[in-house]
Amino acid sequence: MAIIGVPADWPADEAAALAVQHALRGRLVLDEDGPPVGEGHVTGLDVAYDDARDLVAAAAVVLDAGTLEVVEEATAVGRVSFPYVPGLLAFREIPTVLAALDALTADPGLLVCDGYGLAHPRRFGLAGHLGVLTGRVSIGVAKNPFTFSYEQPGGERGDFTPLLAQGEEVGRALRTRRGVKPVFVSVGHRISLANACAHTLALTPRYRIPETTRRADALCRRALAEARG
DNA sequence: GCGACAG
DNA sequence: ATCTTGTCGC
Repeated sequence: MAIIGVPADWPADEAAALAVQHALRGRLVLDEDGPPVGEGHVTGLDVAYDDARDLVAAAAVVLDAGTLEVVEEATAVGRVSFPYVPGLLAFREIPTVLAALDALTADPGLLVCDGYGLAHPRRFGLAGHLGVLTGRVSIGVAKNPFTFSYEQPGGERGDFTPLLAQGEEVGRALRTRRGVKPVFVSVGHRISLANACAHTLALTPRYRIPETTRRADALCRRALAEARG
């Protein structure tokens, strides 16, 4: 598989990335409800790295939203486009993720990202960024609370508490499995927080992490291993 | 100034 | 994210 390069116009440093983030942030749509749960497609996106070899592999896995069966898979391998900087994760993942999305023939439907959307220092995390660039509905489901604060939600699946940034609800700590650490859901683009959580619950009938992310995680690791040779 | 900090 | 074996438990 061909290795895609870093886009010519990609931000070269933090200052440039912050400027792009600021410009794109204005295109975020936060007043839509998003698609109903269980209909159409849901697409999981994830990335794996080999910094030593300057490689990044991305996977996009399209699932039937009703049955959670795999409809289509696609991968892309690229060059690392940015170092990991908290708050600028999108610049590290997006070029390769977009290439994987472009390789799909099926309608991706709702994009489920491994990270944050609105829950971000400047309210524009990976999910929002990807949503704006593609025009698609997106949500972010992260495994860690980043810098935000939250109270421990109740122990039952579906229980949640607000994820707070200076008192503002930027997402939710959502319990997807009883007695297991919650996941951290935030809105990406064109969807409400309540609906983002409803989708997350529909994607976690068995494990803490959404089926979309689990599948994409396994696939991008495989793609990276193949790229290594 | 120092530490924390999605993946 | 990644470096990494076995192991306890359902």
